Amino acid sequence: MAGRKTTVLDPIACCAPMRADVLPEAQAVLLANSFAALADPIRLRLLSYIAASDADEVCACDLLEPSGRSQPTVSHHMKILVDAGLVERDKRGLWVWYRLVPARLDALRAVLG
Amino acid sequence: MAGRKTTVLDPIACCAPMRADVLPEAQAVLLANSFAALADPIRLRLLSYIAASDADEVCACDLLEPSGRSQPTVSHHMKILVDAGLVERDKRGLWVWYRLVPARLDALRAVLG
DNA sequence: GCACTACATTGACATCTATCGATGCGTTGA
DNA sequence: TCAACGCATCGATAGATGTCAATGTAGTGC
Repeated sequence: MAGRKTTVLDPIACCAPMRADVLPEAQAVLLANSFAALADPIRLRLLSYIAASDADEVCACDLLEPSGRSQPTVSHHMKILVDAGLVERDKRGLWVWYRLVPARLDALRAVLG
Repeated sequence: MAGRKTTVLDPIACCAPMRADVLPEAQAVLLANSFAALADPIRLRLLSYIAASDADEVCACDLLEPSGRSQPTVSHHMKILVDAGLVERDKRGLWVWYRLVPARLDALRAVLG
C-alpha cells in the first residue's frame, strides 16, 4: 500500500532480487565509516571552518586556535577526515593545506535522500 | 578570491560577524550525535530495511533476521535511532512498529549541502 | 490470577575512541 | 651541516560503544 518506494539509503538499488534488498554489509561498513568521520563535534567544526574560509583551502596551523585542541589531537582528527575522503591534504614546504572534497559530501548527502 | 562562499555545514549562517563563523559548539554536538547514529553498519542496514519495505512501517520482530544480531542488540540500536529522531516508534499491542522520519533525514542532508 | 509473548533493561566484557605529552620526521634557511 | 620549525606518530589513559545472556516489563488470552 501507499507505495512509497523510497530509495533512502539504497544507493545502488539496481537489481532487487524480489523485494527491495537491504543495504549490503560491505557498503554499510564503508558508509558507516564515512558517517563516523562526521560523528564528532570537533571534526564538524574543523570542516565548517574550512568551508567558511574565504579561500578554498586552510593551513593546518590555523586550525589549532578555533578547535581549542592540542596539535596532535587536531592532526589526528584531520587524518580521520582525510582517510574518509572528505578533505584533501596538500603539503607545501613546511605547511599543510586542507581542502574540502565536495563530491564526497555530495555522495553522503545522496545516501540520505 | 574565487569567492566560493559555500555554506556547507553552516545551517544557520544568518548573521556572520565579520567572516563566516565556525559552527557553534552546541550545534556541533547535536549534529555529531545525529551522525553518530548513522555511524554503524547495522543501524544503516536497519534504516535501509525500513526504507525499502513496501509498507512505510516495519515490525521490530522483522528486524532480527536481516540484521543477524540478538534481540537485545537490535533493541539497543533501534533506541539509538529513535533517540536521534531518525525513526519513530509506535507500540500497538505486543508489537512495536518503526517508521522513518524523513524530515530528520532531510535536515541532516541539508547540513552536508 | 496465570501462563505466554514481544520487547526493553541490566550487567559484564572486549573493543574502539579522544586526548595529550613526548618524540620523530621532513623542510627551510643560515 | 645544523638549528629551528610544522606536522605526524607513539604511548598511555580515561571514557564511550557494541555485544549478548539473563532478567524485567507490559500486553494478550485463557
